[in-house]
Amino acid sequence: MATLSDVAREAGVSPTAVSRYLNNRIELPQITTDRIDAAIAKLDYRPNLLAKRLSTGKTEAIALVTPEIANPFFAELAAAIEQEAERHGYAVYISSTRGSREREIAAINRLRDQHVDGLIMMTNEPDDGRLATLLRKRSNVVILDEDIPGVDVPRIFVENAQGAYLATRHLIDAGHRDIALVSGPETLFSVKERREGFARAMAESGLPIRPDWVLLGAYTRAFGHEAAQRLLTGPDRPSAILACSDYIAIGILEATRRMGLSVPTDLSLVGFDDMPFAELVHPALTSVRQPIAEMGRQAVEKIMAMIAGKAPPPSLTRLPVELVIRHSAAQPKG
Amino acid sequence: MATLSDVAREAGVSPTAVSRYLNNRIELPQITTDRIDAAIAKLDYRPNLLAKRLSTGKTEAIALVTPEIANPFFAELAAAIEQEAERHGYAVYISSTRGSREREIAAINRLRDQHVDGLIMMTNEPDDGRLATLLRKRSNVVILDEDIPGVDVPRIFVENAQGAYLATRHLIDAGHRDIALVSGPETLFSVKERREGFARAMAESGLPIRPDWVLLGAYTRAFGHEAAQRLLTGPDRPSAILACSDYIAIGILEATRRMGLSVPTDLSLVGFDDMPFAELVHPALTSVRQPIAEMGRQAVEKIMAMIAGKAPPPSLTRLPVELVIRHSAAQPKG
DNA sequence: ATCGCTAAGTAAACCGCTTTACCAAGCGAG
DNA sequence: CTCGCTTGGTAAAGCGGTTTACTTAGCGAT
Repeated sequence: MATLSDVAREAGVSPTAVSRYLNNRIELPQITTDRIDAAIAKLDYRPNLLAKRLSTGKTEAIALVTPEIANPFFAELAAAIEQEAERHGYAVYISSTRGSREREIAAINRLRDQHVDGLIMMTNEPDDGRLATLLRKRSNVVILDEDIPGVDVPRIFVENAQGAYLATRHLIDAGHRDIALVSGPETLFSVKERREGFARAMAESGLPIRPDWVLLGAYTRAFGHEAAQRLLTGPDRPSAILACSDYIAIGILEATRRMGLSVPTDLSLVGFDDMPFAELVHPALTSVRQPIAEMGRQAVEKIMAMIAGKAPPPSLTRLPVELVIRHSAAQPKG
Repeated sequence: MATLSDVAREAGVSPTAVSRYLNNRIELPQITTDRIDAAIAKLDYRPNLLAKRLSTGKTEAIALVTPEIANPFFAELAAAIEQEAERHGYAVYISSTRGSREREIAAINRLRDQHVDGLIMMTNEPDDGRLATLLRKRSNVVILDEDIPGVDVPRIFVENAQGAYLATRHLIDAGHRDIALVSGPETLFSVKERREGFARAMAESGLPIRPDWVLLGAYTRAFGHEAAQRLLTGPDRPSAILACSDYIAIGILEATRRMGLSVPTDLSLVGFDDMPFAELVHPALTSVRQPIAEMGRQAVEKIMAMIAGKAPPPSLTRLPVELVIRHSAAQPKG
């Protein structure tokens, strides 16, 4: 492979001149640039990025730490981030931590050694402080989707409370009064926020919230299944459930099917996230859609601004959500 | 950050000694290694990978080119690859090409400049020769899932024909004789193979294949929808369809719903890929499962062997598939 | 007493690019 | 005529490792 020096020799100038020319750090007369261009073309010169990186300390790569790349939500987010980063000429290192704190920590440490220029951090487990400590030492970090408290960096979240509010209102407007909430781990940021939105909608309509109808556990299908069993056995049961994740909603759907109940006739159900499968299940799931592509876009934009040195004030961006109405919610029976 | 020289000075030895010690290229008495270890600990030394890479020309990173990371099939594959690569201490650069040949080419070229040590290539469009030409120039390449003819590298595919055969047999065994095939683009490798498996099963049972019941188009929901409309209007229609992708199957499912037909009562349906949503739709989709994790594992294993210099003979690995029986196929009516 | 060998290192070049100085020629102004 | 500025460059020192080729001390054998 031809090097910068080869090009310089061929063009009859110094390597410095070629380097500076290629990086727009010098103005040269056209006669010289023509010679350099010709040399580059002739030798099929490609800059050695490895050398460039060592020399500049920049890698033109960002890292993405995600809980689970096989989860369609995070996969779509990763796709959006990859796409936006590519536009800026940046490569993306993706680490899938599979929900393990150890792997999250290992990933962040590895990324330090890889000298990536920025880090987009996602987690779905409440932090015990270890992530925060680690992230505080790194620069050019953006926290996405779920909070990690105690780190002074830009964050990008969706309007969790508003989403839950819209979903709950949708149920109330359909005539429901006995509404249960099934959500993720209690200490998780998004869980708290969605719960608040739920509470606000209920309060606004003067509806009571029954503590035994608020089930917090995990954003998983299994928990949805379990929660449905707990909520729907016995005569005294809700006529509608707000599931704060489509995975939970699917679990509930399965359980109802097994129990011989029909959605939405016997039970109305609204999910959250609008996963790709939400419209594929039967009945198609009414769900709160998050602007995934926009989240990815803004995360990359923030990172790029930080890399460029325009450190944005540690900001909090809220992206709007939208209720996608399908067929899993209807009027209550009777 | 402390450098190798800092460590050497602190330990009272030369940088060479430290470098060789850390890379196991020298045997030193314990008294010396203790001093070096102490210096490393004291200075919290971490090797600068950028420098190491320039020096050695190796990056300890592999690249993954995938058609669409937001597609659960490829996302799962990416997750498996990432996991296995991490075990070997390798990072993974993921490029999502969104089905564009231009982006595939750009990704491969970018990766050359990134000096990645290996490349796992996936595509879902038949190659016009451009990919092959480009890939022939690169080393340590593995082709995964879908063929790119004319490149002399290890390939890893699943038993496409066997999968289609199993699925078709399943339908025949249930009593079907009027079976249609809906699949992807005609020239695609997997499409050909699955078609062969279908043909073999039909021939074995002495069943004719009606050319107008073999619809080749795209592995997409839209094409499934379109194909169902073509196949199911009019009185003379198949009692079962083999859809060579779950996306196609979903499209067919939608179309039948819209047409007032019921699966599996009026139409039996078998999909291919066993996507995560296959068991979520109603009726749950009988589908051919591919060993995604194993595909990823083997791809990384092959790459690692090539990087280590044990160039394996350009080989063809076939991984077995499995029919997952759910509820979308039953006996024909009447 | 010396030869040869091993153990325990080291000096210096190199990977390919960037960047900080620095310089020389030409030219217009005073 | 010469001072200072602009234009068009250059030499050389990094960046932080790896690697090749070499050295030196010590020791056992002859």
